[in-house]
Order: sequence, then structure tokens, then C-alpha cells
Amino acid sequence: MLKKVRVRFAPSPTGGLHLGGVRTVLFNYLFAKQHQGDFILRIEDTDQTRYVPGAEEYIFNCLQWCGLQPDESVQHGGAYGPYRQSERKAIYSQYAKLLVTNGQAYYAFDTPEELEQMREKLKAVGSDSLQYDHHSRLNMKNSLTLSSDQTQTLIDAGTPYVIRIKINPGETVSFTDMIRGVIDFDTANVDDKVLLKADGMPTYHLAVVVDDYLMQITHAFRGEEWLPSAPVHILLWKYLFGLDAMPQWAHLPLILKPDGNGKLSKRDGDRLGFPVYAMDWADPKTGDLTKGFKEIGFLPEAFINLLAVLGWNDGTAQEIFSLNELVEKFSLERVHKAGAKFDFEKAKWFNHEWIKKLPAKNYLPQVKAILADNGISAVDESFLLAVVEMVKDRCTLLNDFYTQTVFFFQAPDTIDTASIKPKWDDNKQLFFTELIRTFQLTAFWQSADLEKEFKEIAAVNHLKPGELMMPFRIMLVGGKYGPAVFEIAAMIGKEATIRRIEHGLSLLQ
RNA sequence: GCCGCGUUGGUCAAGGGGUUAAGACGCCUCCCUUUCACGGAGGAAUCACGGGUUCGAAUCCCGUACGUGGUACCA
Repeated sequence: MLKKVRVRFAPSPTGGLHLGGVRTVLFNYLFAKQHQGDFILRIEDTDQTRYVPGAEEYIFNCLQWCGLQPDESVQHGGAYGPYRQSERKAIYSQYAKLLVTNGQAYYAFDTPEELEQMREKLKAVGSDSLQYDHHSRLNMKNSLTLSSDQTQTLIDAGTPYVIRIKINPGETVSFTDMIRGVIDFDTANVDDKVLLKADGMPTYHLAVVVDDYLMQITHAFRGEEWLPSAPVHILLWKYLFGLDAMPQWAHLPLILKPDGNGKLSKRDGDRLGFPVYAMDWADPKTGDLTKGFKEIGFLPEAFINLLAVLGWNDGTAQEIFSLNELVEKFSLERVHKAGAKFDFEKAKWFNHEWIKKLPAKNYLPQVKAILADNGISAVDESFLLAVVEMVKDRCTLLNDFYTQTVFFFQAPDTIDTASIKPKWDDNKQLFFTELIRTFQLTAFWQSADLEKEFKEIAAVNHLKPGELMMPFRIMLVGGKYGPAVFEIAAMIGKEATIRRIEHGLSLLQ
């Protein structure tokens, strides 16, 4: 019988949740759901020095916004907890000690200064490798160079130590990556990574392997930056649990900065003017606020969609996918090997598409909140709904709804008279005064009727309606934008329409 | 430096021995609309380079270049 699929996302709570992180979550989630499996969220907080309060809660909020909820986590519970590595400290040291006992790892007492000296020395002699490895470890202070008595004495004296994996040269470690195929590493090039730190915490290397085993992970997806350390993990699996129990690996391509080269970072977003984090992140230490996709006006549907097709496609021309469609169509085989540059323009296009596609009621609360932030209280929900539905084709970001709908709620503060004045004359002035009189008597305040009346008066005055519509629009809206004029007039009502014409006229005299 | 991974228009990308080398974003032109959008029709723009293999290479092989990741008691 096939094992139940179990995947995991394992962030460290050190700050905002990056685009790439969300995409890793997404691919994990899609794979799990497609196979009726479980998606686990594990908090990798083994680095005490980088711990940031609030970051963990923030990660959960982001996932909630994205609609990618874990099945097991510190918040959701589960049978494989605790799901926070700092709470599993005791487990890791057992395995580290076991490796030492089996001769697959060893104690090392070198101080940071000594390690630095080692690298300097290696650099000085022009060595290819500056690593702590099968070669350099012979000159260092560890249980391989020290006698067992000396080692024990140091430990008993409370000398700080780490446990390092002992990698022997002359072996080829290979594994099959679900995206990249077979990958080989020569152990001669692999260094003796620290497994257990001096503070008793495991490093990532030990922790992933132990936890993936204990949590019964079947498929492990992570960013490509982990590929070089894969041989360490494979060897650990081999030593500790056997290769048969090892999950299948998939190393996801990186998301690169749009210009220049390199991994996309928060700084690139700041520099180029777009978000990199899923949601606003306020650094508790500096107080700096970094904008998120949510707050800048993205729909979660669009955010998920654009992330999914960054490095993956279904082989057809389809680009717009709902989460359900993604669950159905996603396949790791179609994930790209190469990194993809992030294009914010395209990202916005996805949002625009989703705003058009979704019924206005789906994001009405968000729009309402945006209006409220700008001092507009849209009390009449059905009115708001109609207005939003009317203008959504011209909104790329949710925030655009403010400029596209303000004029439905209040008369424009300033109107673009400069665009009217050059062609303004007495005939037009007359036309609008007449229009006011007619409108005052209009019984059925509907766009078609208004348009008819408007054109009739124009005809009587020997004026082209086209020349009059722009001034009319500017009086109602304030500028040259917005939906059809008569629709707007119909929407805001007779009184407001007349008042805005009167006001416009007064400014043009 | 060493090790790993990668390379189809500006960007995301389909295609994987014979194609006019899809499609999308962006850009440009036109139509629709006497606004801005939406929608529609077009356009410019691509197989990193060099060698092979082959009747035929974007596609297979080998080099090179370039990019990228790692080379931490960070993940």
C-alpha cells in the first residue's frame, strides 16, 4: 500500500513572508491536496539569535489570507507535534549522539576565531576549498584528532562543542530530484557540516532530516538554494533512518529580481516600488513597515495565480487558474528548472483579470474599507455593489476603486476646467442652463432617457453632442475618466447632477 | 577559487530532430468608445556562442561563455 502523502513547509520566523516562500507553500499545498495528503507547517526556530517575535503569527495570517491552510501545525494541532523545533531540542541531540557513537559524526571544539584562522590559512596556501572537511579537520581540535580521554576531559570541563557530520571522500552521493532528475555529488567536495550547535540546538541539516522522518514526510519541496547541501541530508538519512524512508525531493527554481541578477529580495521591492512580502510586515525592532501584496490591493486569488505560473504552466495557453483548478492541474514535472525574473507589471495584470472575473460582492468589504480609509462611508451596500460592478473593468489594484468611485459619493473637490475652457462659449453655457431646466422636469431618471434629452437639446441648439459630453463628464466626475456619463448621472441622481452642473457653470463663467 | 544548478523575444513561456518557433505581459498602430478602461484586429522583437552527429539541429553530444545558488555554530 502506498504511504499517505505528507508534505511540509518549514519557515523560520525571522521576518516577512517572501513571495518565494508563498510559492513553496503553494506547491506543497497543491501537491498535498491533489494526492489527498496532508500539508504540515513546521516552525524552524533553531536560531535563537534571529528569532523575531510576531513573525510566527504573521506567517499564519499570510497563509490564511492566501487560503492555504495547513492540516497540521502549532495552531492546527496534529499527531506529530510539537511543530516548533525549539520545543523538540532534546530529540535532536539524541540523534546527534547516536551518530557520534556510530562514528558518523564527531565532537569539535574549535572556537569561531580558530575557524576563521583555518580559513585564512587555507586561503593563503591557495586551497580550492575553505571548508571544514576531511582534509582540514585533521588540523583542528576535534574528537578525531584528540584522544578519547582528551575529548572526554574537555567535555567534562564544560568546553563548548559542536557535533559535525564526518564525511569521507571517495563516495558519490546521488539522488533523483523530481524536477531536475539525477544529481550526483562527490563526497570529496562536501564539508563536515555542523549538526548540533554549541547551544544544544540542531542546525537545519539535522533538524530537517530528523523531523521529516518523525513527521513521516513523503515529499520534500524547498528552494533551489538547498541543493548544494542535499548530499549532507541524504547521508544523514542513510545513517539514521535508511534511504528507503527518505522523502522524494524537489528543489524549486528561484524567483529572481526583475532587473540585474540575483535572488529577489525585500530591498529590490523597496528599490523598484513593489511588494515582495505577502502582507504588510512591521519590523518590531526598527519599526519599519514593509508593504505587502494584500495591502497594496491584491486579491488572494490573483496572488496565488501569479505565483503558480511563475515557474509552472499546464502546457496550454491558459494563464488564469483558480486554486481548485491548480489543485487539479498542477504537476511537478511541468515545473521549470530555471529561475524566473519577477515581473510586477504582469503581476498587476493577473490582479486586473481577477477583479474583472470575480463578482463585485466577493471583494466588496475590501473596497468598502478602502473607501472608509479615504473618508467615504458607503452605507448603502446595494448602491456600492452597483457602482463597483460598473467600474471594475478599469481597476487594476483594489485601491483604484477609490478614484474610480469617489465621484459617486461626493462632488469632486476640484474639476478640470482647464480642459473645458479653451472651447467654452455662450452657446454651451446656454445649453447647460437649458439642460438643467429640462432635467428638473425629468420624471424617469434613467440613463437612456437622460441621453435622449441631452441630445435633443443639443440638436435644438445646433450643437454636436460630442462637444458637450466632455464638459458634462468633467462637471460630474472632475476629470476625463470613469464609465459612461449618463450612467453616472443616473446613478448619482437628479439633485446631485443638477448641482454639479450648476457648480461647473459657476466656475466657467 | 571550488562544487551544484541553469540558459527560447525586454519579461513569463509552449515546443524537444523537419513548425511561418504557440500564447501571455509590456511597447506601438488601428477599430470600438466623442472620456478612461474593457473588448477586437494588427505590428516590432527570440532559440547564448563554437564545434560536432545528421539529408536536416532551438531540439542530441562535447566544449566555451554567461547567469545563479552554495561554500556559516543562518535558514
